[in-house]
Amino acid sequence: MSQKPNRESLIRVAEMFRVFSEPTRLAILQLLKDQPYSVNDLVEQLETSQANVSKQLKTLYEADLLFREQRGNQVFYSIKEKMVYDLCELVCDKLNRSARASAEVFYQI
Amino acid sequence: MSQKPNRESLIRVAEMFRVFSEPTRLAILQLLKDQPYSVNDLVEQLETSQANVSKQLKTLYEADLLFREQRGNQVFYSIKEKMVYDLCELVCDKLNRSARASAEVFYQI
DNA sequence: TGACTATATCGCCAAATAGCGATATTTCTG
DNA sequence: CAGAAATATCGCTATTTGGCGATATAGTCA
Repeated sequence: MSQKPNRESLIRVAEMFRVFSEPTRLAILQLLKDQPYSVNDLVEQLETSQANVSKQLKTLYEADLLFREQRGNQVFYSIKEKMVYDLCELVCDKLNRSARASAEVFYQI
Repeated sequence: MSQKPNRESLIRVAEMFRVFSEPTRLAILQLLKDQPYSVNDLVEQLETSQANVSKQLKTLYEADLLFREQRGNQVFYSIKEKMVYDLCELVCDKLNRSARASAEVFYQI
């Protein structure tokens, strides 16, 4: 995006952002920040079905954000793209700034 | 997201990412990188309807990413959050890395 | 005031998708 | 091989949303 991006590039960028636009997927990424987990490990820590965890893992994997390793009859996922956490931090900082800004309005009354 | 984020925080972060997950909105942000534009200016540069531009501007504005200034019977929008471009750059870099990686596979045949 | 321009909103439709339960597939173990 | 456990996929539904044309609203100017 250093040049004027064409429509096709914008679509690809948008698709990547869409991967991050879902709380369950963000929760998975956050868990994988610490260590790899099997699908079942993740299911136990997330309040959703195994079907859904597998589905969201597939989305993350196909976005090239995760590694996938089969060990016996389990599958372990781990983080491939650390930039994920940079993205989240930028967004969190922004949300905190906005929250503080609107709080200030309140405090100034 | 420095601590274990609760569901509510994840939802807020996901909502912000969702704002970026749409090519028309990304195109608007990219145009506003250079200078402020009126709604009509943007409509002329984007291949979509005025109704849609207004709609996407509303989404961006409500996400606290844009400034809005009325001058006469025109409304000018300008960028409020420069971090937008940091986000896009991180994603673009990642996409370029992935593209290069898959190209290497091809070259190795 | 009325015509004109700029922007926002409304009602609608089509497409995408999170989530679920059920089931298929794969792997290990006996 | 049969059975169990782990994971992936399928069919489905409900919700969201990008996009459009039509219309409403607001500002300017004669």
